[in-house]
Amino acid sequence: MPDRVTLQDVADRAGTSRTTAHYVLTGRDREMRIAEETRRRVLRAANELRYRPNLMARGLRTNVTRTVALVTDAVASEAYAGALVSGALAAAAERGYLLFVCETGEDPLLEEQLLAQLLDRRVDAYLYATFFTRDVEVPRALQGQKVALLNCVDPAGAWPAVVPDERAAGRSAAAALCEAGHREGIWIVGEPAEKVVAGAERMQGIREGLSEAGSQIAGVVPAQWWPESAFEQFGDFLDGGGRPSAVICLNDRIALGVYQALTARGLSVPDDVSVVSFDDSDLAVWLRPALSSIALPHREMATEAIRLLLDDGEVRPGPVRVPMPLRARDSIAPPR
Amino acid sequence: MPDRVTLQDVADRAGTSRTTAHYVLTGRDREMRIAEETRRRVLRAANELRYRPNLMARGLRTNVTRTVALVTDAVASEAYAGALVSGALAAAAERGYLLFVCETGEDPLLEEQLLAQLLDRRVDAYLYATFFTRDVEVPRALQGQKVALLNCVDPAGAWPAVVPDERAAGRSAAAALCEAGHREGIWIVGEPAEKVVAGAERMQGIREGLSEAGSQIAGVVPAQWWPESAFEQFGDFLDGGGRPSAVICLNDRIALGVYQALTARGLSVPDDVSVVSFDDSDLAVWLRPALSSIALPHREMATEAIRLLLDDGEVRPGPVRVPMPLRARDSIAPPR
DNA sequence: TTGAAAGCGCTACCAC
DNA sequence: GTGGTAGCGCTTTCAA
Repeated sequence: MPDRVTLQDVADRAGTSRTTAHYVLTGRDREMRIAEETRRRVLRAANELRYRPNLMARGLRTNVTRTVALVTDAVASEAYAGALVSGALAAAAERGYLLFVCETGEDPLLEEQLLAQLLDRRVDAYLYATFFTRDVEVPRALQGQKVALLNCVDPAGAWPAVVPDERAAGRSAAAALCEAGHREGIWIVGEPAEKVVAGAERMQGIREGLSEAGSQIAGVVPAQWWPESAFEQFGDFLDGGGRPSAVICLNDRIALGVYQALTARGLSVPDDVSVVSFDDSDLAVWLRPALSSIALPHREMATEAIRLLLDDGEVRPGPVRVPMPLRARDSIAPPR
Repeated sequence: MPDRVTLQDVADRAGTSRTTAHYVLTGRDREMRIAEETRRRVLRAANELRYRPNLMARGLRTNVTRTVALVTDAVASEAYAGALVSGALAAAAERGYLLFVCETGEDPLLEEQLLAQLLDRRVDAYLYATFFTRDVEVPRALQGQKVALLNCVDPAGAWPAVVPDERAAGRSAAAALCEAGHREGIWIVGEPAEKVVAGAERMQGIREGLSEAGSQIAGVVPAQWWPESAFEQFGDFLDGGGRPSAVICLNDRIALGVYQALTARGLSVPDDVSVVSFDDSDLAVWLRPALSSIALPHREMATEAIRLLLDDGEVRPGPVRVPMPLRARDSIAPPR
């Protein structure tokens, strides 16, 4: 058996022409009304020779490669991004597509080079993704290509996009606290300005949710979105006499800092203060007590984006908002 | 300007033959002694037309695609794997290669399908990776391909492989404690049997390191490699009167559980007990006090594997062991 | 129902 | 130094 088996080899062995072999091997024998007997011979020959089509030759001819590119600013900076990649991988594989992954590090020059490489390989479609939800400008090289934005949007709304529904998530956080009976002393920890989109939308949702329940924010303890900053700022707040009934942390890492500050002062979650947070990272289940958190649905977002890209059906520009489910755990209790 | 510019278009515009254009565009004009003036014309024409070679056509001809596949069992399960992907991405991009990423979920059938897809696309080289360091059997489909194992080894040692040097890491952990003055009461937390390779090799290195310093393990507190298990097992150990001088946690998540158990009992790190750990995940810097941990060098491993695969130079089968650096932070102090 | 033939865009050999 | 030409393996049109 030769190293590289061509369609011609299969045809020869089946005693037929390349055309005939081609039609049966691409499953279009019905429409060509190929004799059943011929069909069998071709199939058997292909099998015996372990024929595999050369997708480069096919691609050169048809200009389709059955490949998708995931172009992202960062794939590894923090825990969650993996689910974005993994979801895209799985959804693409299901459809018989392979995924090129690229990381631009927000370097425009590198991005340009990477896109050129992708274009040169005639990639069929592009997932343009960001690690943090934010506005992006779609690179000019991608004009005219099939593109879906993942975890980002273009301000003009000209491209299809998939983002988490942060505002609804904010309402969920508020609702989780209100359902447990909290109305007073609900504090936010985190710097809403920092992660522009996520922070602002989460805040807006929280305000709306609280207001619907006849409540409102007691105040904001500003902190960077990191454990240490939250530990210090929230610690200062406690030391200054702050006694919240419940705390909404703008993400899980902030919640870790809040836990640490509370523990250091002999205060208990959820007996002294209830805590709810966003992201549902690994941390949430590791904390004691386990943290109720509203999940960033990275896997679902990636699946949806691949669906927009590869399944036919009309694709409207503008963002699709994917729900962020509350993972209720042990950090919320009625106010004392 | 037509949508798809071919080499012929460039040649036409430069008023030369396709061959000539080809040689100057592939940088082999020197060896062909092309006139400087001709060279310029070709380059200018290519620029003006924004010529980009069709890599599928080239690949069909030369049978090289300048693509690499990263085939892994899981890309997203936990925090670290991102660095594996990111490192491979960067190292491949540096060399002008693009990376296909595949996730098999340890499903042999899926793996077979994915490999077939990759083979059909004439991928140049394969990185066969696992999330946890372990033994693997290289799939038959990969026989005859250019392969490097990443974070795994084949028992026969027939393939080049890159793994972390866990044994040396164990010695580093022991050394870190001994240098701080610890000799007695050094306990291990973690179930050595669990993560077969990492656990066993870390333990072996620890024993060696301790023994060289004239010390030895006081005992092992068995625990699953998760915070909750460590919290409970180590908590029971403390409640049973255990008073370690220092603790070596078999990974950072165990260290988190140990911190929690210590804190719950009013014991302090590092004043009451010193802690050192493995993996250096994000957790390590988030903990209070920041955890000294021995890093899994995922990025370096990926870089090294790509180097083995793509840079020429003889590649010997068998594993390359990449050093695991100690990230010294605040969790180690002299014994009290 | 099957076969011959053209051609996708590129590389590389060979003759001039 | 330059240009013609064959052919990589496949798809697809057209004729038989």
